[in-house]
Amino acid sequence: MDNLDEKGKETLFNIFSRKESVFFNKSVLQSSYNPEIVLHREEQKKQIANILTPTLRGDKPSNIFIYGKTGTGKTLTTRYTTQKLTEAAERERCSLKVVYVNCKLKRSTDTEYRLIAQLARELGKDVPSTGLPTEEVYRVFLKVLNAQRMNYVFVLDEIDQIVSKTGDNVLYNLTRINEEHTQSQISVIGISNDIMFVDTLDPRVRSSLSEEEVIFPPYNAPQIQSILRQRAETAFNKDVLEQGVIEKCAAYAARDHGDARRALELLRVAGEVADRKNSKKVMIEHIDEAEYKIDKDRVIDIISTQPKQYQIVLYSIIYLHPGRSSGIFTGEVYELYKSICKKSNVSVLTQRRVSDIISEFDMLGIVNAKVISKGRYGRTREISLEIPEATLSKIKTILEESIRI
DNA sequence: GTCAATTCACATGAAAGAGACCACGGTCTAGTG
DNA sequence: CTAGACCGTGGTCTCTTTCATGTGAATTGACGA
Repeated sequence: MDNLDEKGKETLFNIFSRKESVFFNKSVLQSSYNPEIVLHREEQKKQIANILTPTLRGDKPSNIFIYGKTGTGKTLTTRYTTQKLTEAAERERCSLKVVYVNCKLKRSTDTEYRLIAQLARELGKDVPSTGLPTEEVYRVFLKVLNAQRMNYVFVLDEIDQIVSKTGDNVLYNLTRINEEHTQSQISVIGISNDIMFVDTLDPRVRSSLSEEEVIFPPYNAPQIQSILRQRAETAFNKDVLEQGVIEKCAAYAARDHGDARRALELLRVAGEVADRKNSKKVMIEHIDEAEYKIDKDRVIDIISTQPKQYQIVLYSIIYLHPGRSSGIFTGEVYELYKSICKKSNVSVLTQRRVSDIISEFDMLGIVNAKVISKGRYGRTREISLEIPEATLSKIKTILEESIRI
């Protein structure tokens, strides 16, 4: 996907693809990149640092709850601050360990069992990914915790994912470990992009989890601009960005809730587009193309990795779609879905399930499904496609290929 | 014409089953000394 | 005697099905003006 040009290491591939690239170091624009400096988050950095300083004296810091929309730098800032904290701890010779877990990554840590197993693993104790009673995993985890006296800080990114799937049991247990085991002390930093999330928690969990709260407001357009500039400096070669490119990227991102990640992605893809067109500069019109491409790639990616049942449901919707002004109803989709299943020899799911599948597509933003009441004629979902016309035919062929046989 | 009752076609929730996956402990087997 | 193969048990997890309950407005039909 990315032939990062490491200086002096020119594979055959690089020689071909490298000629006239606008990029100098593309990885800077990747979302996994950790910049040296985190811009525009001074306030939050200070807050978090202040809350965490007690650890350096060996005391237990308050639990922190962090929230803000996607791409507002929550993860980055937290990582940055905790990194500095561990460095400081090393200097001061106090025992502190920060463990970072993303609760959503690759579905590997989105249940109670898996989260605890993952935490135990991070602490150096290997735990099977399945097969043990949950209690056993807790036991192992506690044992590791108590192996040596230490202060632990657990950073749980996208914490709302776990709770929405499995309830707040884990958090309750985690926050209570301190009471039972005095050997080591733990504190939790929860990161969420759903602000309403705290309200859904059990009051006991809520009060102990959000002893302190840090809010990350969206970036505004000028802020995004300076972030882009900072990264663009190392990411691109000199003077390849046309006047206004950064401004436009920032404007796009600011339009939907100041998501810096999006802005960076947009800039990166725009660069790729420029490369592909053998353009020496990244022009403004490349951004439009990049935006379209990002959208299209996302949709195609989601759809082609979907299980067959889902694909048939979606195909039914697409099939019914043309020439509809009024939207499509669940019943129609289900009838068509049933007949397609029978024809291609796939087992037929119940309407209940198909209903859920449709609402999953809704959440993915592929269709728009609104529950409406047709009065005497019942209640149903009114479904319409959210896929742009231009992408539609491509998707249709992908689905057709995948469904037949 | 007005108003409450009715009714439809699903939505939405809860519970439970099926099947895949996995670790663990016990038993069996073959190889070794 | 021991290492490794094999098997049954008991656990989690995901995807489904089954059963039950909920729901919002068009329609209906009774009623009064």
